[in-house]
Amino acid sequence: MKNNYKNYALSMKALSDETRIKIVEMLSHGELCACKILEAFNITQPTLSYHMKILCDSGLISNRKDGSMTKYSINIENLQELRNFIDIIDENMNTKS
Amino acid sequence: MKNNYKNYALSMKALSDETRIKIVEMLSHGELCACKILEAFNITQPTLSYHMKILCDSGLISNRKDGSMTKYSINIENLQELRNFIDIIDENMNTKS
DNA sequence: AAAACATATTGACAATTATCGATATGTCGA
DNA sequence: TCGACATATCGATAATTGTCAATATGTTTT
Repeated sequence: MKNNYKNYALSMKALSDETRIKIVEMLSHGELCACKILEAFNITQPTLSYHMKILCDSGLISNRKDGSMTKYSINIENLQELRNFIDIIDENMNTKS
Repeated sequence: MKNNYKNYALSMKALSDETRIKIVEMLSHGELCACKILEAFNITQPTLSYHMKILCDSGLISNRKDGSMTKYSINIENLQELRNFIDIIDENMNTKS
């Protein structure tokens, strides 16, 4: 089992902001471009761009260029990684030592 | 399904620090007092106290006084809450809309 | 009651974060 | 090619975070 605490912390940090949590929820229903995401929030375009960068850097989401638009989607494998952490904690708690 | 994004963000923030992630892993093997946790890190006692407060405030861990010691343990229900978030994202992704 | 121990709180500070306006870059349609 | 659109980057700034030394609080031992 990988003891990649630093990676876990990075993913958690990416999700430690309410705006970013909501973005991930939005993307769970399917790929979206930045402009569509922007409509849902009361933030400026540069601020959204900043948040998208953090989410991408964490690996939780991916992006692809489609013409002049950037489309974002969830990276399911990295989300599973996060679940693994919780699973490990859970298993440890249920293990009589 | 509760749309408690603020709560999710709070829990994620509590786990967004490598030290705190490690502390949770330590506690998954059973209750520990602050002094035992402190031994595992290269930080001062006030810094650990600060981290423990953040973890407690998030609800992810609980504490109880035992004489002059404070003993910490994981609050499994709140950890499950976090898993719920991932589960919801997962379900959304697998739902043809 | 005094000393030793365990933990929490306070005040200070450097580093990081979230935000914005301004501007740059790249794409598309007329 | 020019203007409109979509997004990214830059520079500035206020707020938050992680850390420490010093100190306070509460408990146990002698």
